Amino acid sequence: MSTIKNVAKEAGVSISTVSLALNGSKAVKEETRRRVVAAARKLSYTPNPNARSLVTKKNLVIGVVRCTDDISDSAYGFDSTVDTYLAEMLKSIEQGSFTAGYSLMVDWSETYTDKSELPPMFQQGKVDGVLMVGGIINEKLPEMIARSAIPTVLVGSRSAMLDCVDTSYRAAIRMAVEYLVEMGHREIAFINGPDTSQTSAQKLQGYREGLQKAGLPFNEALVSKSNFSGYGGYTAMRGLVEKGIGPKALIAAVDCIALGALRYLSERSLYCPRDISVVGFEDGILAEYALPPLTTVSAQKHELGKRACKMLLGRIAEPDAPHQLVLLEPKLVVRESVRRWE
Amino acid sequence: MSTIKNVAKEAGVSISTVSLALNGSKAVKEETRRRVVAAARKLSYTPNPNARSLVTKKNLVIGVVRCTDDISDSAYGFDSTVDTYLAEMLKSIEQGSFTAGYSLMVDWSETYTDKSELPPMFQQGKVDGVLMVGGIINEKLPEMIARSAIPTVLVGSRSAMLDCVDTSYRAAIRMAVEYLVEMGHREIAFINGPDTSQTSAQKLQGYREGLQKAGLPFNEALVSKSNFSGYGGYTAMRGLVEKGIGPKALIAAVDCIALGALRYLSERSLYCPRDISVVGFEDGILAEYALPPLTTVSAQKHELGKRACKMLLGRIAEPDAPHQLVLLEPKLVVRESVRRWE
DNA sequence: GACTTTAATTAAAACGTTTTTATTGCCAGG
DNA sequence: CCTGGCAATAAAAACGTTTTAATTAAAGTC
Repeated sequence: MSTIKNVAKEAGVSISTVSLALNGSKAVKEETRRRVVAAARKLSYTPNPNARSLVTKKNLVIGVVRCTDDISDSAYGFDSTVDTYLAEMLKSIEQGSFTAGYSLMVDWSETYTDKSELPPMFQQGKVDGVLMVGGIINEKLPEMIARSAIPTVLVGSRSAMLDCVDTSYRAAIRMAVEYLVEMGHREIAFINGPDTSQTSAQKLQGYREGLQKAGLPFNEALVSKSNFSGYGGYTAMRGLVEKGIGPKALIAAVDCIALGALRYLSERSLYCPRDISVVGFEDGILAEYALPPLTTVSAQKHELGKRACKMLLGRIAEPDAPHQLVLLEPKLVVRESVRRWE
Repeated sequence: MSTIKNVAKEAGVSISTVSLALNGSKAVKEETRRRVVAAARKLSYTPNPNARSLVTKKNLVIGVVRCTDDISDSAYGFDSTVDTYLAEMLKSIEQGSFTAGYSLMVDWSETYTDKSELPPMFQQGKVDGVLMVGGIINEKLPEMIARSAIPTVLVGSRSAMLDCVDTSYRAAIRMAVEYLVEMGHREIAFINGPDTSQTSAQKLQGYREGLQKAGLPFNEALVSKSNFSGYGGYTAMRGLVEKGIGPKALIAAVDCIALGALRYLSERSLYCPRDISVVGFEDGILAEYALPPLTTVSAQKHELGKRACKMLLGRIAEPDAPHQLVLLEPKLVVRESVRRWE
């Protein structure tokens, strides 16, 4: 690896001049800059990022850490918590950070199950800020993060102590209800997420609001809950039909739950959309590839990632600005899993 | 941020002693070590990774860069190249690197479309090695990588100049044929990937071998090709039936192609497995959540990631060892998309 | 008791940058 | 012919570690 010293020698100037020239200081004569650039290119010189960071105190790296509500790994096969959530968001995050000159460091492992500590990302000092994506499990986490003074934005969950970008879960489920009502449905079941998730209460509220707005009664028996997996949806649906409920319309807190429910129904020879209409939430790859393609409310992951990135960059630049909460309006994506009901 | 100097003062020793103590040198007395550790903890000291890396010349970071064969982003909705491939592998990669004390830096962006240069990851000097996952598009890339002298392993493609970990595509498709034959099928269509992918030729060979072994003729008309997307599978299938081919069994080069094909068939009221049996390849989330659950040959992504990680760590430790190619045996995962044919 | 070993600690150099301050040479103004 | 001022460059300090070499203190050895 060639260093700045080599370049200096090659160009016949001092190392300070090299640094100045390469970093675009206008104090260096145009002609010497050209010489320096030529020398640098000839030696294929890249500044050592560690040395640079050491003095500038900037890493030009942002961290992404994933936290999920439940980490089910029991081998049902159909039980694997679908982590396309982060995967799909990552691209837009990366886009944003890349164009700002930042690299991405990711911690997807959830290996830091020791909840009393901050995730390693916060401690290693390798990143200038972190994007925390997913449901916050640990109550005390936001406070710990805030105290750590590391610029952080929460994506997909909320806390008053930090910057947050999130979708409105309430609006999402309300929209699902409205759509089904509009399509003529009057009996709408709802499989919610687990109580442990921040989102579930909001979704339930959205469900109620939707019903209310349509003048429909809230029927406790129509709502069930599940963890965020296909298997969860499968058993929840089973629970529903075993209770004697055979709804013609279903809303699922998340796409994979919807798919699990459909799986159970298909085993009883009930098919979508012939026998049941379903709308999910999230709009990931699963909804797109499902058969029938799943009508769902989009969590706007792409936008979420984009905004989060921008927000984090903003906070890094201005560490003391007041915290913000950005709530994205979800969007209905009509595909083929809902049919008009007469 | 507290530095080693602060710790030294707090513990009443020199900074060298602090460093030695914290890094477990046996030259320091047990009692002083305890004092140092206590001081470090009190000040919640974490060594500055940049300073450290500057002298040790180790970043303790490995990079993951994703390269895909085609980057179709036209908005068919069903066309988005499904990148669960990396997503699913990433977890095991991370597991491996984390336990070895390495962090992960990822470049998923494919923003470096300038093929004449190495991806930024190689140039920035922030990583100790890189995992290159996916199909290599650029012929000259392996050579450039080799010349860069940055420890690298190719995951999911092959080159004689580098370490590689891959699945045997040939064996995979052969297994698919064998399984279908075993289930009584004699007319087996095959939708292959695009010619631009290294894998396609191997898969085709596997297909031929399977047929041959079963004493079945190779019928050109039964094979089609597609890019790696649902939409690709959809149109390929359409092409097949428009040619008058109505196969009872289908092998797809990749799961999302299979799903696309099924989508087309369902539009013609042909259902799986009633009217057609299909087996895919890859075994990702899509296969698991499909309806019916897709019988597929697993690319062993988890194992792939694990081995790749281990291999890279090995190469970092021993840069001059001879290159290796590890070929993983794929595994048939029987679900519900194939039925016995009489 | 002088001398060598050994154990524990410290001093100092090095890593490769950026950045602030100092130096040089040159030119204009008086 | 000096003197300020300016433009361009260079010197030097600083960033926070690790690591090698040097120092000191204690303990053996004969």
